[in-house]
Parts: sequence; structure tokens; C-alpha cells
Amino acid sequence: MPGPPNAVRRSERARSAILTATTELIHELPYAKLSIEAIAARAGVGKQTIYRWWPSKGAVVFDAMLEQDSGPDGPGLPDTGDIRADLRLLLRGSIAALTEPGVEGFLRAMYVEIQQDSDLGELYRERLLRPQRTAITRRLEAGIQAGQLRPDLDLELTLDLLVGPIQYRWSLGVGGLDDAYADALLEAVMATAM
Amino acid sequence: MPGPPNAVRRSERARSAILTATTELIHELPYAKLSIEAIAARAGVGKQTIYRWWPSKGAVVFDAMLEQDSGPDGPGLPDTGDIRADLRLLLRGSIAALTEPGVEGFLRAMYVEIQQDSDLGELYRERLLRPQRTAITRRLEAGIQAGQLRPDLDLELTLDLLVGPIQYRWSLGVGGLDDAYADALLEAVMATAM
Amino acid sequence: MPGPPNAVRRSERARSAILTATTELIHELPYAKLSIEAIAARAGVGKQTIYRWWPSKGAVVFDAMLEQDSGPDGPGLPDTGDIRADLRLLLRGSIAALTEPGVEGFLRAMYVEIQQDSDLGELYRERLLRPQRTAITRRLEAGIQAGQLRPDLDLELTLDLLVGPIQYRWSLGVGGLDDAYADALLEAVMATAM
Amino acid sequence: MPGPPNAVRRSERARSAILTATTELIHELPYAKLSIEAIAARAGVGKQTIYRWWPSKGAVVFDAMLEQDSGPDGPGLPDTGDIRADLRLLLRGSIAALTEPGVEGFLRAMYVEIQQDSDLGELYRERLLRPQRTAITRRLEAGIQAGQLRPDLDLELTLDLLVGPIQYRWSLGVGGLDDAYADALLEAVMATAM
DNA sequence: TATTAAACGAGACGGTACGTCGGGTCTTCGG
DNA sequence: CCGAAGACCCGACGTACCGTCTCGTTTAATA
Repeated sequence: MPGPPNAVRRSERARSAILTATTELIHELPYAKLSIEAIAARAGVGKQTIYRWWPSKGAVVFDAMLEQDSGPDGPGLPDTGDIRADLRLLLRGSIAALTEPGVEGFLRAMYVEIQQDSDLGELYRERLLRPQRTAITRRLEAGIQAGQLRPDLDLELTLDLLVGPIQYRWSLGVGGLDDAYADALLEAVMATAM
Repeated sequence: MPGPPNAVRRSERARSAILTATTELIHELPYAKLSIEAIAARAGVGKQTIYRWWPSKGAVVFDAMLEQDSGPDGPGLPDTGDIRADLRLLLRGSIAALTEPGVEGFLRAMYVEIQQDSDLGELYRERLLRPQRTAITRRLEAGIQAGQLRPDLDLELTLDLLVGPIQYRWSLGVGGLDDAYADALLEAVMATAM
Repeated sequence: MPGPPNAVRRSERARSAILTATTELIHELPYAKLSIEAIAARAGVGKQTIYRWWPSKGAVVFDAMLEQDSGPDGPGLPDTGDIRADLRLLLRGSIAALTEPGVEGFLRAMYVEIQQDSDLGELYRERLLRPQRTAITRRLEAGIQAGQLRPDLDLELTLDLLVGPIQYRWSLGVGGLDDAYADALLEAVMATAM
Repeated sequence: MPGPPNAVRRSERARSAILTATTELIHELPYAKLSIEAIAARAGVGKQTIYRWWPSKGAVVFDAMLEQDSGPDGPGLPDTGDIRADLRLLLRGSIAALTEPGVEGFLRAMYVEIQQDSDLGELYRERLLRPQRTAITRRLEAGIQAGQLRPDLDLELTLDLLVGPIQYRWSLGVGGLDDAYADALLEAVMATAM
């Protein structure tokens, strides 16, 4: 019986070669053409070495994405004291990230996998979505402290109002995602939040 | 060179058997396990008959979904004269549809395909998304006429504020999608729209 | 129930187009690539028109071959009065025919089909092989009459000795089939036959 | 690019299962119905495992035939000192082999493939035909040494005279292949050879 | 000459098998 | 024991043809 692999003996060389190969292939191929076999070949690694450490292709892609950065916006969010300016940066930055080729491929891939693999969905929420949401929530709370937002503001809902429309347009390919959209969205949400 | 098939001679029996089989299998299997081969076998049809009329599995699934109904909310939207009540129905109904087993499988499948197939994405937008958005826009315009909404309202943005957060939560599995969420979302948007 | 087709109403145009197309394709393609579909397309004919009049691809090919000539040597055989000269012509002519591109493709095809389809084998024997053998037998009998061959000669066996080695070498690709071989073979057989 | 497979790591279990399955199916089915798919299924093997090691169905069948025995007559030939007796055994044995169900299916299949695949034809000649012909030639040479045959005998031609008529009758289904035919043939050839 | 039943061209259909790709497992060898 | 290599069993892909079955449309015998 194999039992779990011994993480101590894990080859760092293999691990990073796999993630690098995955990143390259995500940028070169449509996601449907990305195969474990291709990753292994590109990384100069046996397939078993991938299967030993990751449960699915989506998990490899997820790790490769994490290796690149810590998500579409990064976990941090500036606090200049001006809530409107900071959120503008957030929304414009989100749109820019979703459009950037280095990121879009990864995110589309994650969208695909999340619809089909609830374990991976949970992982995505814990490792990427929750930190991002927490960071924004923190900034909104600071805005309340600073008297720039209503004290009784529903933070979760405000967050959804800021992020949801952008994700919705992006994921369905609706288009019209530019700075002007970000600004208009921000003004609409600020109108309810002050 | 084969050229395009002659649609006049198409077998209605085969067409509807294929869509019915697809619908059944979408409900029985995880989408990743749905194969053209399985659809053909269940429908009692040769694979070629599927490939003759649809360019991809996603296109078959899309047609099967259309055959079931005309989308998550249907193209129509009530107009009782009370914009708040009508939109409440819309949002609650959207959430209910996204959760209903008969619909969720189809929509997850479409989300998967849209990320990977831009032709299918365009089809989805034209045949499902645009009608839905047009219907809501019409209702908002009527609300403006009735003096229940601000005349200078940005309709597209308002639409995104209503629909985006729900789609966003659903597609990423964030949870918390219930009538209370729908109502809170509606109140927030109405606050900006009146 | 369809019943047998009415041969009177048969389209001569279709019949000859099919046989011509078959002959062309036999010359252009390896036999394994020759399909009924290709024949029908080349002939500008519906597949059903082929299936209506021939039971199998082999039968079409057989008819196409008959249409070209009446076999590798033709049913006739000269009788100059000199049995050795006449048989030399026969053997040299057989080898020439088996090597001629216009004939070889057909004969290889028939060899293939005869191994697998006993009905077609019977047809081949009756329509091609038997006449050929009868013609040679007649000539041998004339040779006996003329006192050039032993009166107690086993005609069937002599025939096999003349024809068998050539067919054997040709069908197995042994090579060495030329006029010199024909002549040597003839001398050997004549030695037993006089 | 895959490159050639590594023969060292080849599974003997799979190899012999494939050849056994092929032998069984050759005996059960007409050759036209024998598919790679059926062989793989019967052998409990993936199709790729067949395609990895053999270039064509004919090549598999050929190897399966070799696995059974070393050809229609076997490479050896007795030398009792009596050339006539030994050749009688050869011819009668050839006819028996060609008629034996366990062999006939294989040989018909090889005849079919050889007409269409020159690589396989070459293989057949090298591995089966040449050894058989060499063995007979050796025996004839011994007969010359023993003074039972003419010293100036054309060995290749004599060989063709012995074997050709039988192969010819068999391959075209002429019939009449029995011990009497073998004996008559032998006497005719011996008449030229002594 | 008009009628009419068939053969015809076209090609969609339910199937079988093709040869290929990739998934996930297993085995062998080297470090 | 991990890792590389890659063979293995398997399921599915998308394609080619099979032989059957409609469809209109000629077309030729007969009424």
C-alpha cells in the first residue's frame, strides 16, 4: 500500500519545473488542450510525480497560479485615507488584471474547474477569494471608522456590489470592461454606501 | 468535400432524441463525464448524426438547454406597475433558478464551455443573455416612465448591479444565496436608482 | 418488399459510369482504399444504384475487369500448328499481363476477394478461369492430335504445370518473372509432355 | 514526438495474449470481420498496445501464425535417402496443411494482406517462404549428390513445378487437391528431373 | 401523348471500426 | 524511497464507410 508521499523528500526541482511548465502552457494553449502529459513532458518529469503531489490538473493549475502572484488583485489594498480613491484603484486594477494575458488564462481555467470540482472550488475560495474579500472588508471598515461610509453598511453586500458586476461581465464575455465602467460602478455603489 | 448538410432532410426524431438524451445525462452525470458517445448511445443515434449538426459538445448542451426553457428567468418579466415588487420577483426567481437541479447542471456546463469556446460564448450571449438583459432593461425603462426610478438612471449599470452579485456568488460557490440576500441586494440597488 | 430490380429499366449510363469509375480508381488507389462511396461519387451515381445491381464491392470490380478485357490472356489461344511456339506465346503473354499495370491491380483485387468470398470465387472460376483453362486444354488436345504431345498426357496436370508456377510466383511476389523464366518453364513441361 | 517504444519493457503477457486472441479469432471469424478492436477486447488489452508493437493488422496475424508453427510445412524436410518418397511426403503434407482448418485461415489471411502490403509481403517471403524454399532446395541438392536427380537440374524451377500447381489450385479454389493429385504431380516433375 | 411506376441522384441515418490522444496506474531502473 | 521514464488498460475522440432508408426527379414502358 503506498500511503501518502513523504513531503520531506520531495524534489523542489521537480515541483517548480512542473509549475513553470504549467504556467508556460497555460499561456500557449487553450485550456482544453492542456494535458497532464504535456505538463510532464515540458517539465521533464514523470507523470507519476505530478499525480503523487496533486489530485487533479486543476490543482496543479491552481498552484501554478498562486506561484505567479497571490491572485488577481493581490491580498493587500492601499489605505490612503481616501476610500473613494482606494476603491477606484481596486476596481480599475481588477479589470486590468482580468484582461492581462498573464492572468486571464489562469482565471478562465479556474472558472472551468470550479464549476466541476467542488474540492477545488473550496480551495480557491479559501486561498484566493476569502483573503481578497477580507482585505476589501477591512478597507471598508476603515472607511466607516473614518466617517467616510455609513456605519450600518452591509459590508458583504457592498463588496458583492463592487466586485460582482465586473466578474459577471468578465465571466460571460459581456465586454465593456474599462476604467470608465469601473468609475461608474464605483459611483453607484458609493451612492448607497455613504 | 462534403459541404454543409441539407437541413430539409434532417430527422426530427434524431434531433429531439439527441437533445432529450443530453438533458437526461446532464442531470445524471457530472459534466466532465458527459461524452458525445454517451449521448449518441442514449439517443440511439450514430455519432456522425451529432457531428453533422453540432460543432461541439457544448453546442449540443446549449441547444438541449434552450429546448428545456428559454433560460434561467425566461425572456419575460412581469410588469405589475410596482417596480420594487417586480424586481424582487426577478431576483428571487434568478436565485431559485440557479439552485434548481434541472437548471444548475446546464448553467454550470455553459459556464465551463463559455470560458473555452468564444463562438459558443457569442451564441450564449445572443440567444440567452441579450434577451434577458433586454427584458430587464425594458422593465426599468417602464419604471422610469412611471416615475418610480430616476430618469437619468444608467440602465446597463443598474442591470449589472442587480444581476452581477448573484451570478458572481453562484459561479464561485460563495453561498448565501437566498431570498434574504435577494431582498437586501434589491434594497441597495433601489437606493441608488430612485 | 422491394423484390428484384427490373433489369429492363436499368440505366446503361449509370452502369458504365460505375464500371469506368471503378477502373479508374483501381488504377489510382491501393485496393484497400477503394470504397463503394468513392466509386459512387466518381461515377456521379447514388450508392443505392450500386447496391441495387451488385452484391459486393468485389462483384463490381470483377465486372469492371471483365469490361476491360476478358481476362489475363483472353479466352482465345493461337493455333499455329506449332505447340511449343503457341505455348511460349501463352506463357510469355501471361507474365506480361500479370505485370501490366492496367491488369495487375484488378487481379490483385480479385485475389483478395476470392480468399474471402466464395461466391465471388465461384464466379471468377466460371467466367474467367474455366474459359482460360478450356482454351488451353483444347490447344493441348490439338497438339496430341498433331502428334506433338503424348497421347496419354494428363491435360489438367500439364495445364497446372504451365500456369501454376507463374501464378504462384506472382501472387507471392517471388519475382523473377520474365521471358527467360517462361521459356525455361515451357521446356521443363514439354520434356514431360512429349 | 514519441519515438520507438522500448522493447525491453514490453509486456510479455500482453504480447502473448494478443497473439492467442488473434489465433482464436482467425479460427472463429471470416478474415474480413477480424478487427484490431476485437483482438484487443479478446486479449484484454488496450488498442494502443497493439498499435505500439505492430504496424498493421496483417503484421499481427503474421506473428500469430509464426507463433503457431513455423509455416505450412515447417522448415524441415526429411531425408530418408529416397528422394521420391521424401518429396511425396512434402507434397501430400503441403496439401494437408493447406486444407487443415488451423492453417487455412491464416494462409488465406496472409494471401489477402500480401496482395495489398508489400512490406508484409517481403516479411512473409523472408520469414516463411525463403526458409521453406531453401529446405526443399537442400533436399534436391542431396538428391543430385545421391545420383537420384539430374546433376544439371534447375533447382528453382523444379521447386516451382512442385509447389506452384498446388498453391495455384488452392489460392484460386480450383479444387481437386488430394493425395492422388500430389502423386501425379510428383511423377510428372520426377520425369523431368531424373 | 399522357400516365405511372421504376430507377435514379442525393444524402441522412444507425452502426462498426479506425487510428490517436490522454487519463490514471503500474513497473523498472538510477540516484 | 523519490523521481524519470514510459508501458499498460481504458474511454473517448472525430473520421471514414458500411449498407439501408427516404426523398424528390428523371425516364421509359404502357395505356
